[in-house]
Amino acid sequence: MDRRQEIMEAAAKSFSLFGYKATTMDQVAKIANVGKGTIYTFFANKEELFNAIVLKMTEEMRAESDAVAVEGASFEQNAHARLMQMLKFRGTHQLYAKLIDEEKELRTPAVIEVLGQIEREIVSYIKAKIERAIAKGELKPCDSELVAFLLFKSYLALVVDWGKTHDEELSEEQISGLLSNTIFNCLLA
Amino acid sequence: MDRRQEIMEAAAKSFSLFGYKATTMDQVAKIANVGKGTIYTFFANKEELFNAIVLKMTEEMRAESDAVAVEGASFEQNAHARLMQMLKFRGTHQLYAKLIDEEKELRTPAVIEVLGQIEREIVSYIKAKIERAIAKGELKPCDSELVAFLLFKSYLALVVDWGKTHDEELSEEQISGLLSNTIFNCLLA
DNA sequence: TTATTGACCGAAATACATTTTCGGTCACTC
DNA sequence: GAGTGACCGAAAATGTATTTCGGTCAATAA
Repeated sequence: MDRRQEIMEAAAKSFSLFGYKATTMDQVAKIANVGKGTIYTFFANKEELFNAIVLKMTEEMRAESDAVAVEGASFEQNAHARLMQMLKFRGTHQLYAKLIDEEKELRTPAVIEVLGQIEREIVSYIKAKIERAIAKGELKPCDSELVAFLLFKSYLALVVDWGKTHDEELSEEQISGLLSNTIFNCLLA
Repeated sequence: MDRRQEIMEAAAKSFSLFGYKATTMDQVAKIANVGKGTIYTFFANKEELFNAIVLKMTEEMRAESDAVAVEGASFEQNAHARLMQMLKFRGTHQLYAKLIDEEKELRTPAVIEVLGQIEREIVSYIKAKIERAIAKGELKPCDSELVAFLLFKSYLALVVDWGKTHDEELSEEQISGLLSNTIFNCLLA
């Protein structure tokens, strides 16, 4: 069987279960049933192995985000569905959740770096969607970078931060209702 | 001279210079030229002394925020001026800046608690302003708590977070322009 | 020859023991 | 009776011994 594949699976399992710092290369080798040295024939070091696993995860996330978008639906509907999907993924996906926890608790630099990278990619992804919608004449022209940033941060605040200062989480209806009435409505052409 | 006053000033100076954790009661006593025991005749413990200093700071912040609001100006103008003022205060005021740094670096529980409290107060302050504007018919009815939260988080993201992922800070014009076209515009009655 | 391995290395983390610091008290002083 | 600072115990800091872990590479197997 493909050595590289086995190592990837072992690493994904270990990172998901124990996080980046608490995962040892010996551990990964043991789960993958390979000698430790073998890992280093495929990945230069622990961090590159980690990046490969995270890259695979972001591809999954993007696929799930694409899956909830409906061909022909409005920008608002698709943007909302996509962002909610990605934020759900954030809390549901074992590895993502573990990394967020590790960032908060341990401050592991490699984890901080990788999570920041993901956020930047999401914003840039939204930005592209906005530009497409402007080109199609669905949205009026605007600073797509700024609007993408604002949209993402708004969703993050409503989905993630709200619960920290309030007893119950916001429902998806509350969120879509609020943003539909405020930001989205004003973006329309 | 007023002992209590001297202690407050000494504590404010020390907290501003060294933060909460690195400020010792001996230090405060020395700066205030009183015996350590004297502090405890006015304040039950270090945390209460700290809370008193922070309360004074928030009163200053509120005063500065009120000072930039113009009687008779639009909700948008005043809300923008107030929020920008408070966020400027956040970075400019020595004690506030020091506490934010301490929260990030040391995670001192008393500091986390106090900064969270301040944010909650700001949101509740904005909420009251929104309700007043609704009562006056300037804004259309909305969930004031939600909108206050969204407004505050948006400003925070644009003023504070933007710089972390981009080379240059946003100008005040960019921020007011963006939010005027999006959130504010949709709130109008 | 080429792919794989695990004993081995040094740096970094951890655990442990010792010392110092610091919030808070209270017997004493003025 | 208001004010003080030596004193207390818990907690933090410091120093040191030990262990852990990422990465290497000579030996081995295929």
